[in-house]
Amino acid sequence: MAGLQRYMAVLRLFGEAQGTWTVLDMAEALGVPQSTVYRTVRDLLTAGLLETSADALYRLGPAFIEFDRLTRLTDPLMRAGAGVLEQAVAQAQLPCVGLLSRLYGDEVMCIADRASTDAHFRPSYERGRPMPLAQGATSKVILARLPARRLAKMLGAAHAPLKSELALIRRQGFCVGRGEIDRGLAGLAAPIVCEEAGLVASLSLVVEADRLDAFTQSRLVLMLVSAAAMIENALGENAPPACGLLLPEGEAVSGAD
Amino acid sequence: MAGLQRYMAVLRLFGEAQGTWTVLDMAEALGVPQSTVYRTVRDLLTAGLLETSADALYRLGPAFIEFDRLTRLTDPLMRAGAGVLEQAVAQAQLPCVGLLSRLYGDEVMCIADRASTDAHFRPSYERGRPMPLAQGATSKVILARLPARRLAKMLGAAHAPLKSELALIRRQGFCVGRGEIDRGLAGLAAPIVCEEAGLVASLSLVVEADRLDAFTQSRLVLMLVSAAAMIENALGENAPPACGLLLPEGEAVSGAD
DNA sequence: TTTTAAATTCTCATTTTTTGGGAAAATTGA
DNA sequence: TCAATTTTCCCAAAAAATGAGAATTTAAAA
Repeated sequence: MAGLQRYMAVLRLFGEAQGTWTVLDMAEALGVPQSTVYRTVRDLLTAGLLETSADALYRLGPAFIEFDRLTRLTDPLMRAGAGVLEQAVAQAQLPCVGLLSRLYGDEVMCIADRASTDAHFRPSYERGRPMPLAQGATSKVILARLPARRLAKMLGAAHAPLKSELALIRRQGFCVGRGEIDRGLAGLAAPIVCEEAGLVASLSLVVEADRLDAFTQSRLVLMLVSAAAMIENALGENAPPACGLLLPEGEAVSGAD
Repeated sequence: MAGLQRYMAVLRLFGEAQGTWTVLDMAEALGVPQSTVYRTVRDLLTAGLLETSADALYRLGPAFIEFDRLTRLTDPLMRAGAGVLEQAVAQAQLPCVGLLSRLYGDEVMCIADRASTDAHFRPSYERGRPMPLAQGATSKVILARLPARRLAKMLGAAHAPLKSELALIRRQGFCVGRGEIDRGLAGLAAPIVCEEAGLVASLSLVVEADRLDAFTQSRLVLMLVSAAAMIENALGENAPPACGLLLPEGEAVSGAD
């Protein structure tokens, strides 16, 4: 192993399952001699990507927090969508968590989440957590807008059974799922697509399933679809959105009923 | 340049001043041939540390968001301090922003911030933004608890004039500053030190300066000092704090008046 | 579509790093 | 203080990065 891979292989060890590692354990896990790992770790330390913990343990370093902030300031989806996300949560008028998510390799990752003050639950989707492609409204609504070729490559065998469902979602322009990810919760999602930025993402709302009657559902879907359209516009203009009101006149709300 | 440095040099170009770069500009800025930069960028792309933007531009990638989340889950200061931070902001009973900050190389970085719902201002300190060492209560309270040797090395010539001020802060056990960072705002900070974790940090509160009368100041300082002590305890036990109440009986609040 | 320019990858001999095994040094704990 | 652990250092062989330009791909314009 060489170059960046060597460093990433070490960093990827530090996950939810195990947040701190000794050099010995890293060497064993990677099948690489200790002296090599020591050198690699030393480089990562000076870069701030790792830092020393107690007892010869190491953990992820503060450089990630610094770069994460720059990401927040830089990412066009975040810039275009943060304000709309906040408004969407406010206008939902019920306990909910709003999410802004996007493709990340072969998974979907939430890049911004916002809970209403009265939301006493937390969905599995949260900022920075990669999630499976084929489950939940948040992900499916993204899949449904992906070029067929790319989709086939990503899903492989799992593609066939989803095909007709995704076609429907694409035609509808939104997706609602109940308990697909978290039992007792429901997700509502609308796609955000920006050709020129090569970006396929989604705006979604997670609510308690038993609060989601037919009327509420159609109200929220309408709002989401129009909010997503606002983000798309803002992305096109490459500037933060005006977004005074969330349901402006004459939006093209394709199939949102 | 070789190894990690080569990659970090590229990543460090992406800052607040310029969030997107072409390969040509990177090559020029680094004084390295294009073909080399292309290779480096390609590696960073596959790692998710960079991603392509429109028009042959590149920007920081989503891997940072992913690792940032792991940091949130892993970092002992964050784990021990997040709950207390939230409570401190709630108990302040006035518009404020609470901060949890720590040393990061030769700077101080906020690693968690929390604004009260009625706070309509934002301090310069924010999660992930490195700040100067020698300005503001948040930083000074950290400096004051640093070993003299380390301090001298970090500050160099700037050390002498600060010396007596830092000695006072150390004796007091807290620090209050007005308008040192942001005009019209005031910062109150208490140190968090954990020898065994080799950690020097601070818990601070930013409020509007004109709301900070003598009585409010001493109330907030008392609360902060005691909250910081709770975090220290939690760090020692290496577990999330119990923290039912914020001003428990019999805390050793050295010099907090 | 064809043309043109720009962006990106590729090639390859040379130079520079990395590698890994073990010794040495530094640090830590008892 | 001593012993165990952690970390750095050393060095020759092996592997990888470098850079200049050519070749290819992609995107935009005519």
